[in-house]
Amino acid sequence: MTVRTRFAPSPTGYLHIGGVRTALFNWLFARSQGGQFILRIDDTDQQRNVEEALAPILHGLLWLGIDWDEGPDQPPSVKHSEGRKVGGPHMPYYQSQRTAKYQAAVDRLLEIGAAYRDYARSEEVQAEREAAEKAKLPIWRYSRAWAGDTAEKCRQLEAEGRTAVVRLKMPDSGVLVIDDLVRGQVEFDWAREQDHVIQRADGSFIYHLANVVDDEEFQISHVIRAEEHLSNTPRQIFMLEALGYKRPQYAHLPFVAEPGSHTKLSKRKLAKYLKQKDFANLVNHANHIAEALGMATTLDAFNPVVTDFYEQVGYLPEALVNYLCLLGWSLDDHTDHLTIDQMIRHFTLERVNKSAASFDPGKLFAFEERHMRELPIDRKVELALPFAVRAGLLKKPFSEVSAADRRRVGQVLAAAGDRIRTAGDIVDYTDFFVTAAELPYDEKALEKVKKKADAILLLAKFAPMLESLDSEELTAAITDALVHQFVEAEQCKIGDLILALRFALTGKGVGFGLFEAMEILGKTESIVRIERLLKAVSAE
RNA sequence: GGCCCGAUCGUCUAGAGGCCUAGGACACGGGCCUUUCACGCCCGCGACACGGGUUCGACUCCCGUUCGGGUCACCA
Repeated sequence: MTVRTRFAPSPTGYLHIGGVRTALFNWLFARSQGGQFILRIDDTDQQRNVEEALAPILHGLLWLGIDWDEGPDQPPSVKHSEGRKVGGPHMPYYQSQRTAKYQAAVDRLLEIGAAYRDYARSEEVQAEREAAEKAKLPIWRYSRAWAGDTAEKCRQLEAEGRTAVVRLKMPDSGVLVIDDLVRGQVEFDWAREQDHVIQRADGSFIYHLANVVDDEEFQISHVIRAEEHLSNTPRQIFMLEALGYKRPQYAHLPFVAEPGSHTKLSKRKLAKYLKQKDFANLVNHANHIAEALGMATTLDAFNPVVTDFYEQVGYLPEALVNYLCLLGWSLDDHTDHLTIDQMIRHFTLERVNKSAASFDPGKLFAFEERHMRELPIDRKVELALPFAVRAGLLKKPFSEVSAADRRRVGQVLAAAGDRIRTAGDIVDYTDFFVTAAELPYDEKALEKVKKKADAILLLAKFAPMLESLDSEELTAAITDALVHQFVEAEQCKIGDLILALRFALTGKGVGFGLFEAMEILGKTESIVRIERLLKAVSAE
């Protein structure tokens, strides 16, 4: 049997972290089994602008490397996709365009007596429900009092100005056993299931009906979805069996929970999450970068529960995927770093956890740091360059970036090393892209340097020594030797000289290796910067 | 409230009856390295929700309790 899985997003305008995890598990399972992963758009209840609301979702999936074998075309906005046509043998993949199939299924259900037309007004059903609740009835079911069982009754009810919905005629006894691949055997009493509506009075279809028809049509072998659908499964199985479809294998995933709780993660509760340190740190870091890029950082538009957030700050998609993959699944007792290939090779539904897992932004960040650390410098440059351009470091548009710019960014990235945790972190190194006159001084660091009068003195003595060097190019080895030689001759503390030098050259009190900084700036620029500081200090 | 599901360090998890005085990772605390910061390395802190069974033996199996969650729409 060919494994076919699917992810069925609703066009909401954004890709939720929990949704990605579901998509990822579907994708990993399909890939691990040599099967297909299908993307279907659940827009049965959508008003307009489906394309617009869908674009960020498709974009996010592709950014993460979750591609689909069948489904909607890829949006042109995504890098490398160039609007690739996808399609597939079961087109269209939008539920709003598949209504004829749903109508046929409803008609069939009606015909075989598995469903009926119901003319009740929602208030009437609601009243029955409330009465039953008041009476504390253990099991309540709609009386079917307004069911149109005969053509004559239908006519009569219609004459009253009523319109019909189609309801499922659920069995009133027996037990349904579902063999869930992650939860094991789960049982439901048919008698407790309601006569759910499957077609609305306006003729549109309810998700469950569409879902069942499409899963059959698309030959979905494994329905891997979030846990909240478990309770919906009986009605779906009822329909699918009435229709004579083959039951797919089910795997209900635990949902992704809020940090520190087992409640489902929600985009709207960001303000609450922000009270936690890890979460606040993650957002502060991102905000800092966004600010340098001139982006709006409102909670709604820039939200870490949505994948878009991570892309905008320059996270590595593989880091996010690695983290999400381990949220509810594990390979063994020690593997935490996996490449996509390894995930595909080892993923199994058997090892999916049963309980909800909290989203931990601190841990996600740790994965990001680790993946970034292991990235070759060339790739880092490619990733950081757009950020450098957008933050104005290079003072030119992307199309005019030269080999020299690229080299400079590469040098800074190499020197910064582990300090670059997301591609956006390049914005912290403006000091290597401005002239000496423009170099901003960190206030606190400046105060500290001023207090060290002898350090300033050392700086004044060091400048001529630097000047006397033959070559303009300063390698870290040369400056290292020079500084040590100077310290020896002056009998001073190396820390004092380095503190003053770092400040003069970068305007900061902390940063990466001083010798690397000098190498990037070169002899002339270094001297100009030292002189600027000396002048600034003596002017006071 | 009914039904369904879940429960190991703060968090993600390993654990399919003896390998467990419960292992790994993130976070946290301390130390080492070091020109600052970061990385790295070492050490530490820290959990089987509770109560009954079953068994020679239970984190593992069963029952109950508690707690947490999901679901009960003409939403998906």
